[in-house]
Amino acid sequence: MSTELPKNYGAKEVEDKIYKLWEESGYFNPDNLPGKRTEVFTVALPPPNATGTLHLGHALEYSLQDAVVRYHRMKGALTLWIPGTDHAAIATNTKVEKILIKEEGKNRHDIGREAFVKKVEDFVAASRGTMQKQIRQMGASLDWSREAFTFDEERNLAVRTAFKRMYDAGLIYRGYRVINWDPKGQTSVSDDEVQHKPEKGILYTFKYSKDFPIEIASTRPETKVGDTGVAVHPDDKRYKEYIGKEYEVEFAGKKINIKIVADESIDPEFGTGAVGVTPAHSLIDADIAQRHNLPMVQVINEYAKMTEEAGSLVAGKKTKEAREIIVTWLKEHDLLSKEEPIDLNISVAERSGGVIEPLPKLQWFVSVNKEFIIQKSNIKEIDSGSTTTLKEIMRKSVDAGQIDIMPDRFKKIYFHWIDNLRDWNISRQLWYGHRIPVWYKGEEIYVDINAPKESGWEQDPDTLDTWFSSALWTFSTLGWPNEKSPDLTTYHPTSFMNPGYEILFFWVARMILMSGFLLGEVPFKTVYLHGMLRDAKGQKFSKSLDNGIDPIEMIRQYGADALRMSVVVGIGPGNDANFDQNKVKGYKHFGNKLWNIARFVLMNTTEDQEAPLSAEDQQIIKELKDFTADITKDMDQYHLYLAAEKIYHYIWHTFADKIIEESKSKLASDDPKTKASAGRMLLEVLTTSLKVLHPFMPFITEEIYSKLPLPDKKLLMIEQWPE
RNA sequence: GGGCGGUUAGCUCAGUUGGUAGAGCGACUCGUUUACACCGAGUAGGUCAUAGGUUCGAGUCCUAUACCGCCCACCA
Repeated sequence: MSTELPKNYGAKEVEDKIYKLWEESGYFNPDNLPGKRTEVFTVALPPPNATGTLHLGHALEYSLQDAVVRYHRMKGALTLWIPGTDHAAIATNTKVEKILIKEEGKNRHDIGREAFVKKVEDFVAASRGTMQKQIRQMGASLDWSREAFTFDEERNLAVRTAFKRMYDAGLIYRGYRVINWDPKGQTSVSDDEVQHKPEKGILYTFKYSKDFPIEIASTRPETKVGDTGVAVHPDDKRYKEYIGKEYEVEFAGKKINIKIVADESIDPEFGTGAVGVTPAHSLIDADIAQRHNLPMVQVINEYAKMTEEAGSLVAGKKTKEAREIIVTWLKEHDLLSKEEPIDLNISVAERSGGVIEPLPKLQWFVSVNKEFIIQKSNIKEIDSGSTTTLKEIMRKSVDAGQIDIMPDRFKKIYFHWIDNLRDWNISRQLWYGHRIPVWYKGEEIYVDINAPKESGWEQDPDTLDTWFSSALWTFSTLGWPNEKSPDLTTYHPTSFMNPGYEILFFWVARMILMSGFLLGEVPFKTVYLHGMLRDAKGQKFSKSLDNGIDPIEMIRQYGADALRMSVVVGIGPGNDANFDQNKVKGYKHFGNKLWNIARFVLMNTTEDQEAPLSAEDQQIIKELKDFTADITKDMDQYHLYLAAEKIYHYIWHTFADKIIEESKSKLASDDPKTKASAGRMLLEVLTTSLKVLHPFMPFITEEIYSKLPLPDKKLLMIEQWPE
C-alpha cells in the first residue's frame, strides 16, 4: 500500500482542522457519546480569571485535565468537562481601576458605581472571548454547550441562594469586628488575601506618662493613643500588684484610660513583658480586649489617617507622620527609654499591594465554628441530622478519605490551615461582584434571594468575596439550586479537580465547605494539585523580568501537542518545574517521529488483517499488552507524568528503534506469511500506540488514525481504550 | 517562630514495596540502510549534599547537620 503522507508533519494546519472535526462531532458533550455508559466522569475546569489571556500555567492545567478527560472518555465513561470563566471580582476590579487611573487619571469613585461597573463588564467581555479561543487551541475537549460564568444569571441565583441558606442556618452573620482593611484598594480582605513582607522596624520602649507605673514596647507608637489596656502575663511578678487597676493618663495630648489585665497570651520575655492593648487596630489585641471587656477606640480611619479620637496632636495626620510626632513627644517628655532595630513583617494586600490597616468595621462573615444541624449528609463520619460545623465538614471530607489530595503532603498543610481558621470575611467594598442579597429599611433587615417587593428598602452596598461564588463552582455549573436538575444528579460529585497548590485554601477548601453545607456531599473525589512553571533559569515569570512566554506562540512554533507533552512529562503533582523551549522542541520532533513511523507502517501494511501472526510477532503483541496494562495503571492513579514518558519511550525506542528496525528483514522476506504477519503486527502496534498517546497528543494521533486502513473506524477520541 | 519540599551525569529531572544507578537535552565518535537529519548506531560522564545509625544489603528507612526554595504566623 502506498502512502500520501508528506515527509514532515505540519501541526498548524492539522490542529485547526481536527478541533473543528471534534467540535462538530458533538462528542465533547456527553449527551452525544455513543454506547451505554454506566461510569460517570466529571471535571469542572478551574475557571480562568476574566482578566486577560492564557499563560503557561493554564497550558499546564488544561493539558493535564484534557489527558484525564480523554482517557476516561475512551474508557467508556459518560464524560463531562465543563468550561467557564471567573469574574474574579477583586482582581478585575483592581485591574480595571488601574487602567482607569492610568488612562483617565480617575479612580472608581470619581466616575461612580454604575459607570465603573459598565467599564469592567466591557473589559471582561473582551477577555473572555480571547480566552475561549485560546483554550480551544490547546485541544481541550470541553463541553462548550454547558459553558458557565461565575457572574451570569444562573450563577448569580446560586450565589444568592447559598447566602440565604447560610444566613438562615445562622452561619452567615453581620458583625462589627476588627478586619483587614486595605487603604489602597478601599476594601476589606480576608485573612488569606493578606501577605507578609519582611521589613526593618524600630521597637520603642516607653511609658505613657510619668505617673504610669509600667513601661511598654511598641513598633507602632502612633496607635497607642487608641490603647485602653495594658496586658501582662498572670505569673509575672513584676506586675502582679497592678493587675486590675485602672489609670487615667495624658498621652500625647490625649486622655486615655488604661486598665491593667492579666492574659496568658503575653510573653514575659519579650520587650518589657507588658503590652499596650489597642483593641481597634490589632486582631490580637481585639481578642485580648474581648476577653477582658476593654473598650475599643478607633484612632485610624479608612485612609490610614489619624481620626479626631486620636487627639489634637496627631488628628488628621498620616500614620507615618503621627509616629514621628509621637516619638518626638515621648523624647521631649523624657518617656522614651529605648529604641532598638527589629525585624518584623508587614501585612500587605495581595492584589493592590496596599499596607493592611486593621480596623473595626461592620462586615459579613461566615462562621466556621458555629454548630448547626446538617439535614442530609453523604459525608463519611458525619450523619444526616447530626450536629456539626463547617470546619468539621472540611476536615472530615479529607480525613475520612472521601477526597484524596495529591500529593499527599498537602493534606497536612490543609489540616493545619483548618485548625487555625477564623471566620471568613466575605464582604468587600468593591463594586464589581455579587451584590450582597440583604436590604435595609431603618432598623429592619431583609435577607432573601430576591429584593423585597415594597419600596423603601435599600440594598447593602457591599459585594461578596470572589471566592464565595467560585466555591459553588462544581454544582452551580450543574443546575443547582435546582436539586432535581438532571446534570446535578448525574454529574455531581465531580471526579477530578486540578488547581494549582496556591489556591488550596482560597478555593479547594471553600468548595469543600460549600458543597458539604449545601449538598451534604463532597465536591470532588481527587484533587490533583499542580505546581508552578518558571522560566528556563528557574525564575518566576513576571512582568518586571519580562520573561513571559505566550503559550499561543509556543503552539504556533511547535504545535499544541508538543506544548502539551512538554508540560506533562516528568512533572509530578505539586512540583514546580522549569519551562524550557528545548523541551517543547523535543516533543515536536517526537511528533515528527511518530508521523514517520506511520508513513513507514502505511507503506508496508497489507489490507489482510487476518494473517496469522508469527511466534515472534505474537511476542511483540504480548509485550504491547503488558505495556498498555502498565499505562492503564498509571492513568488510573493519575501518574500522568510517568505514563506520558513511558509512552514516549515505547513509541520511539521500542516501536521505532527495535520493532520497526527488526521488521525490515521480515518485510523483505520471500515468505509471504512472514511478510503478512509483520505488516499486520506493525499496524496493530501503531493503532494501539495512537490510542494510548491520544490523551496527551490528541491532534496528531487523531490525524494519523484517520489515515489507517481499519474497518468500522470512528473518531479516535471515542475509540475504546486498549486494556 | 512553626511547618513542608529539594540536594542523583555538564543542564533539567525520574527512581513506585530497600536488591549492582536511569531518561531527556548537551558533548564526543561513526553512519544516508524500505519511514524520519525534526534521523540512526555507539562512547564518555555520578563515592546519589554531609555525618552517623538500622540491615546480609540503603539513592530508597531512621537521627542530626549544611545549603537552596516554599507555605503558615501581626514578638507587641
